[in-house]
Amino acid sequence: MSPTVAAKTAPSRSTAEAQRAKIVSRAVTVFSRAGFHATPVAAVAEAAGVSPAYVFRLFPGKVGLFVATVDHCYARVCEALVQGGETAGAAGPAEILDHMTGAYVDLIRDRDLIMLQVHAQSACDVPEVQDAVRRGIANVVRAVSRLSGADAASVQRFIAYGQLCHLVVLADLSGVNEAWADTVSDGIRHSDANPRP
Amino acid sequence: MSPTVAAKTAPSRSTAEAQRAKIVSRAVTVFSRAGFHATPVAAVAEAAGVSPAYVFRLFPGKVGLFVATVDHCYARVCEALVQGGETAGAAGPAEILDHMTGAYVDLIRDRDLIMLQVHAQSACDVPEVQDAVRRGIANVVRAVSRLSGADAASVQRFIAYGQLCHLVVLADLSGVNEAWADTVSDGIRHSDANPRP
DNA sequence: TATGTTACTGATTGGTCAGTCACTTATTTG
DNA sequence: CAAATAAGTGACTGACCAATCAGTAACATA
Repeated sequence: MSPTVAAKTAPSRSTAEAQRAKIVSRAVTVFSRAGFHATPVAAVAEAAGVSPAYVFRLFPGKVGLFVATVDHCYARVCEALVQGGETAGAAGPAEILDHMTGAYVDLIRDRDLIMLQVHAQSACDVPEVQDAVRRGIANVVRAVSRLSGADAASVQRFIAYGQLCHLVVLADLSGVNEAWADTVSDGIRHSDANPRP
Repeated sequence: MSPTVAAKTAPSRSTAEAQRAKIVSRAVTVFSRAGFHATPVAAVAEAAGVSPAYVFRLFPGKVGLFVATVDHCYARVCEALVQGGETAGAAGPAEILDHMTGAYVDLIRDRDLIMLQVHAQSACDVPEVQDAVRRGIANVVRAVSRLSGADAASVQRFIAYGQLCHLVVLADLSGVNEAWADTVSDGIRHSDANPRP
């Protein structure tokens, strides 16, 4: 099962599963730049250090690759939220939600996960992508609801606040020094400790 | 004004301007389906009843067309919000904001304006599009702030709620009959009185 | 009637990209 | 070793699409 413990030989050659994981991981970053339709599969392949042909061998078409990427993205988001919620200890729903909100804002430091979610929503005209978005949101809502114990209205506000973060990041409002931009992005620190390669 | 009755009409509005307006109006619908990158200019041209070549003559490239479309979209959104705010009469900020929220939710009936905003955000890697989004949000925030007189935090919540509407529409959550979907889309009635052509 | 201007299009071009296929190379197994 | 299986790629193709250009048709003005 695990290639690391192959009874005797360390895998000098990577397994397909490991490559799939690496490609998906890189794909988060690559797709997050320009989204599904504007990103060629070749760009993902290059970032992962494999040939475009091999990406098509490992994934069922570009849509399949993107769906796997979106799934991975939401999984990482859920993970971050759960961790954030745990730092609240045994507190009330409001406090736990606050901690989760803080954890989500921290995610902005690495813009990729945020931007990819918007690109995924924008590509919802592709049925498989819509399914992936629904899956992802469902997991987030369920995790947040269960771990915080907050009521539906509070969870809805939490999600809305997350969507607001998306706008702030995509339009890069932290780079706008005007009153309206402050109104929109207040409390959403860009941290700006973001390496700009 | 109208080309049918030439008469003399000194500053007779050029037909090109009228065509531009018609194209932009149709473009809102066409671009709202699959977004900027996945929509060929020819699709917009066909919807407007002109040749693709003429669209390129009237607009400075595909990006220019899309920017004009996004501007038009935000203008219509602003208009709807102002009208919604006016129905509140001389009420307090909270009531005016509520009326505006209602007006925005009503916009969902015609999914185009909502979806186009998400597509525009997703295309923010194109600088001109990012500018258009910033312009649009700025106008919305300023209009809402001024007409409602609400404090910044309330306006921010209003914007966040709008972003939540985008998610509900794009992922078509009103078509999902599960608890998490109710949590997210509570209060955001799809009306479902939406003609499906 | 001649001349200019504006609206509008067909045909084309150069480029990009999703997806395929034949092929090479490495590893495992009998 | 031989056969089978898995990893991985270069080269190609067919389709699509943004943008251009050379031109036509209608109308205006003198």
